[in-house]
Amino acid sequence: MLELSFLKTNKERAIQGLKIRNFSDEALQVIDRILEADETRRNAQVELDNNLAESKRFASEIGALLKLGKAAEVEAIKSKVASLKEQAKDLESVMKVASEQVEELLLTVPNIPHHSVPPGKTPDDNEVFKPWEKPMPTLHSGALPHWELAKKYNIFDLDLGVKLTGAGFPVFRGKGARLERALINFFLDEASRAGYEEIAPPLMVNKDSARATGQLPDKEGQMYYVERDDLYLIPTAEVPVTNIYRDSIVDEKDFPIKMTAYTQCFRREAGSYGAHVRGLNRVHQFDKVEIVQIAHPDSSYLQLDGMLTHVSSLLDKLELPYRILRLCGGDMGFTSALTFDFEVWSAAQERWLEVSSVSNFETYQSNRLKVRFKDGNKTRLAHTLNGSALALARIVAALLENNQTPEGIRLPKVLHSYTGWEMID
RNA sequence: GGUGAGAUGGGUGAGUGGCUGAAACCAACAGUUUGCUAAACUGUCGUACUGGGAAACUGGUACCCCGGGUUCGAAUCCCGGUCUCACCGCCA
Repeated sequence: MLELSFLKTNKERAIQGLKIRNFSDEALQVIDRILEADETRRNAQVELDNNLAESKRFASEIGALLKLGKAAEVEAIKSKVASLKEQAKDLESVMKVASEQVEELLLTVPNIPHHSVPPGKTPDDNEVFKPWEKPMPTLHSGALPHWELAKKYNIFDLDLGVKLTGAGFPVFRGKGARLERALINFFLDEASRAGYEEIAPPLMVNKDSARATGQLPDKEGQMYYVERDDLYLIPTAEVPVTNIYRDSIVDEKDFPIKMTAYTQCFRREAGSYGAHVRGLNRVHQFDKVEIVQIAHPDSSYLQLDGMLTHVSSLLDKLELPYRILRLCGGDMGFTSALTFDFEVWSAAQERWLEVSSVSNFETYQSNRLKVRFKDGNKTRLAHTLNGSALALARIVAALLENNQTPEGIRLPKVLHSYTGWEMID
């Protein structure tokens, strides 16, 4: 959620930013409506505060009079208070309606893009920030997509998942399961080495947490919900990990706070099936190692660079061809100010697969989370950032496809000590 | 799941209707003293919204787990909920 104070003082910048997100002139009117509702709220609050202050004065006057035994004078004051209370009730409801309206409207406004975000409407308009400049892998004839390789080498089984659970729940087995575990350990080790504290969070969260990181209300349909206990299965570790610092004022000396977590992620992903989502390309349950940072506003973009470097180094070590995209205004997530996507080349499918999305949310998330720090005697919102490092399913898909040979699948050197073997055959 | 106790500021903990946004102590921060550290002393020391002010600062309101209620007045009384602790039951 945007800071109201930002809209008040930087209305022009907000409008320019929303234009990058392809807001029409009509849609932009939401800004004025927010400011109007806020003014109504403030006026009501000032009046209400004065009203309450007066009631309080009368109340203590009554106390003093009773002590002096002047009960007769009390009754007159009581009736004054009663009429104040009547007015207060009205003011309270005006204020409540207005502040709900502000909140409601504010929730419909996405984050203001960073000035480097390119204009554009679709993924085709994304900027290739760092292309892949080395040669692409070439496959032998008869190379297979990963879902065929999975069958051939018994790596994972989606049909079995259907039997146990339903579509989109892969069952990894044998060397596939081991590869999964190897990647998790590799990613966590690398993140620890880069200074991220390892967290093992709950896989279910309550409404407060889901709201604070922005999954509620707009992405409710994406999450699995356990009605009986009023809990949501996490769609990403970002939710529990970022919420660790919800409602807190952190010491400026602790910036940047860097955390990493491996979790399974659960996504309902309603309504998208077809050729592009075969195999592991899109599943309801997948493994992911996430990196999260809470940073000082002055250095959050420096930290974002650091996260890009970290993710790049993972892909370098895995010897996978990848490129980095700077997302355009139309493709960027609702809550993000700047997002870089990492895409890995999937040689058999001959397409780029998104394996990581690294974003700076600036204060958009922390405004909900209330993660703050002291800047002199002012309390300010911190910046939050996160990124995948990395999402496993698609990495597995690319590793399988790109490294297949007639003899079997050769894994990159860096994984050998984690798997205990070099080939899937 | 059952029974009992409890929830107050960063921590411990006082407070059972007005003088309490909240004692005291500890921690933290700033200063004085000291050759340095420590000790001692002095001061500061919650959050949100909001009025005034360029700012330093200052006025108001709300918040003592959450939501209702009683009352002129609630941290304090009443109702509902959540959570924590202890014991029992069950259990990886």
